[in-house]
Amino acid sequence: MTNIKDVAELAEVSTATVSRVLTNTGNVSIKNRKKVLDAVEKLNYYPNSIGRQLRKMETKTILVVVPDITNPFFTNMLRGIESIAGKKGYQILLADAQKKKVDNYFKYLYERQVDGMILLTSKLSLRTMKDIYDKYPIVLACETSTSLDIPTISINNVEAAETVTDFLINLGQKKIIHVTGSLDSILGKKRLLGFENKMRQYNYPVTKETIIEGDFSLESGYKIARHILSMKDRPTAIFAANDEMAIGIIKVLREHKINIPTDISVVGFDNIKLAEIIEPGLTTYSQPNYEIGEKAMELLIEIIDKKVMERKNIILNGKLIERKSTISK
Amino acid sequence: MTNIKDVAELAEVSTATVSRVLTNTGNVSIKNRKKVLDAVEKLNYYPNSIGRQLRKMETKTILVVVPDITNPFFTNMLRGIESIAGKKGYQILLADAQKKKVDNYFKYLYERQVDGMILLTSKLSLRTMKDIYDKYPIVLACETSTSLDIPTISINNVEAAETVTDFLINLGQKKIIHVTGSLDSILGKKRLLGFENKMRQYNYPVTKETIIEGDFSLESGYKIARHILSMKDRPTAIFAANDEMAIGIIKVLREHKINIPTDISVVGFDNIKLAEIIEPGLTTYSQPNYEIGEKAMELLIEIIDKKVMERKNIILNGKLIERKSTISK
DNA sequence: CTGAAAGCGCTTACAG
DNA sequence: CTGAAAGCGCTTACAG
Repeated sequence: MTNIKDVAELAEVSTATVSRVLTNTGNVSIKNRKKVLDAVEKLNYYPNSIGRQLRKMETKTILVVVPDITNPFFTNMLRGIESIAGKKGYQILLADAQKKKVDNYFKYLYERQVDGMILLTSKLSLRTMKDIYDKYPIVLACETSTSLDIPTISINNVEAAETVTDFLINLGQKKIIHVTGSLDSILGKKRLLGFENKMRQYNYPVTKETIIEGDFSLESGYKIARHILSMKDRPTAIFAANDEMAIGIIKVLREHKINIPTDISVVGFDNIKLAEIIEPGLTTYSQPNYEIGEKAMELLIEIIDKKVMERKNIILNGKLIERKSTISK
Repeated sequence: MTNIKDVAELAEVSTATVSRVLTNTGNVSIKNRKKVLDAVEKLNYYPNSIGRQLRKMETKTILVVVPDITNPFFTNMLRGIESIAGKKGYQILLADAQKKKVDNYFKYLYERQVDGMILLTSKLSLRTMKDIYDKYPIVLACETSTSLDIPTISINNVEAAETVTDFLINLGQKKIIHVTGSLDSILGKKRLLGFENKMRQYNYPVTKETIIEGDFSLESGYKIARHILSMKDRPTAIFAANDEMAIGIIKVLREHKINIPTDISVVGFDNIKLAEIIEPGLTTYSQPNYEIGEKAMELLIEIIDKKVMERKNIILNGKLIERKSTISK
C-alpha cells in the first residue's frame, strides 16, 4: 500500500506539503502542487483515512440505530439521512436493533468510532441516556422524549393521533378501538395518549375494551384481528398505531368475510408504500419520513460542529390521507 | 478522553500490559491484571478503536452496497449479513446505491476504511471490477457473474426462471410473457435467459411481443400493466422478474377489472413479505435471502482471513411458492 | 511475565 | 510557501 511518504518522496516535497495539497488547506506553490498531483496519479495513491481519523479525532461516520430494518417506514428515513450524510461527507454505520435495547450501541460513541448517533427508536433505559446525551451528539428521530432534554425531530404524535381519532368520530363511528404500538416506546405511548384525549373529549369510552396492545408488527395485527373476531360486540372502527398492524388486521378480517370499510373502518399510521397498494387503499396518517431523516442528519451535523448545543425539538407536519378503508356511518 | 496511558499510570504498569489485558493476548500476572481492570473500571475507560485500527491495519468494518434499501428483499439479506457480522465482531457500513453505479464505492476499499465489501447488486462496469476483485475481499450476493472469477452466493437464477416458466407452461397457459428486470443487471439477464430457454424448449414464441423490459420497480409494473391493457392480443400469463413489478401489474390490471388469475395469471420472483399479504396471494419464486446474507458474510470473512482465495460460487436452493395468482387453463 | 520503544498514516502548530 | 517533528491511541516484536 502506498502511503503519503511514498508520494512525498516521488514528488520531492515533504509529507506536510502532500497533505496540504490533498486536503486543500494552506498555501502550496503551483509548481509543488503539480508535482504532488503527478505523484499521486502515478502511484495511484488514495489517502488512508484511518490515519486522518486518528490525527483529527473524528471519523466522519455516524451510527444510525433502526428498530427494524425490514420496515420500509424506517428505510425511507434512512434515505433522508443518507442523502444529507452523503453531501456532507459522512458515512453511515448501520445497527438493526430489532429486539435489543438501544443502550447496547452507546459504546460506539465511547470508542470514538463514531462522531454522532441518530436513533430511529427510543427503546432504551432513560437512565443510560441521561449519562450520554449531553456528552455526545445524539439526535432522536420520529419520537419526542418528554423527560429528556435531547434534540428530536418528529411530528407531534399526540396531535396526529387526535386528528385520526377525531376523523373517525366525525365519520359517525360509534365503537372505536385503538390498537397500540409497543407501549415501551414513546411513540406507542403518545399515539395512545392522543387517542385517549380525543375519545374523552367526546365522552367516548376509554377502557380495556377499547384499547388493545400491539407491538407494531404485522403479526400482532393478525393476532389482534383474531381477537376482534372473537368479540361479542365488535368495533365499527379500528385505529391502528401503524400501517403494518392495520394491514395485518384488514387481511385477517377480510379472510373472515368482514367488509372493509362497510363493516369495519380501519385507519393506519405512517403511510408506508404498501398502504396505497393493498385493497382497499388504507386511510392513514402520513409522516414526512424522508424529510425527518434529512432534518435529523442536518441537526446532528450542527451539533457535531458545535453550532448548536442547546435543546432543540423540531416538529414537522404530517397529514391524514383518506383512502378506501374508512367510510362514514 | 482517557487513554491507555492514563490507565497504565493509574495501574502502575506499562501500556503494553494494559493492552495485553484488554485484548487477552500474552500472559499477564494475576496481580497486574487486577490492577489494570481496576484502573479501567475507575477511569471508565473504553479503548479507542481507531488507534487499534491504524496499528493493525484492519477496521473490522465491511461495506454493504444495497441497490435499494427500501426494498424489503434486500433488507432481509442485510439482516442475514448483520447476524453473522455481529457474531464475528464486524460492523456494517451501509451504502444505498440507488441509481448510482457500484463503482463509486470501491474507494472505500482503497482508503482502507473497510476490510471487505458485499455487493447485493452488480450495477457496475465489469472493467473496474476486474482491477479490484482479486486485490480486495469482495463477495457478490444474489447474482452470479459469468465473466468474472468473483466469489458469489446466489440461487441459480437461470434454473429458477426455467422452473417458473415451466410451471406456467404446465398450467396450460398459451400466451406467456416475461417482464424483465433491469437488463444492465446480471440478475435481470439471467432470469430472462431462463425464460427464453424454457419457452424455446416448448416451441413457444420468444419475440419482442413476449418480452417487455422493466426495471424491478413497482412503478415499472404500473407502466407495463398499462401497456398490456393496450395490447390487442393480451397474454394469459405474466412472469415478472420480481415481486414488486408483479404487484404493480396486478394492481393496475385489477383496477381495470381484469381478474387475476382467471383472466391473467401472474407470477413474481423473490417472495417478499408483501407477496402473501396482497390479494390474490402472489405465486412467486422464493429465494432464501436471509441465508444468502449469512453465507455472503461468512464467505467474506473467510476471504478476509485468507482461508479462501480461490474462486467460489455457492449456489443455494430456492423454490416456487404457489398461491392464488395463477391458475391452470 | 514485563516494559521501552517503534510504528501504523496521517495533520498541523511551529519556525523559518 | 515549506519542512522537520510531534503526536493522535493503540499493538507488538524485541530484549530482558
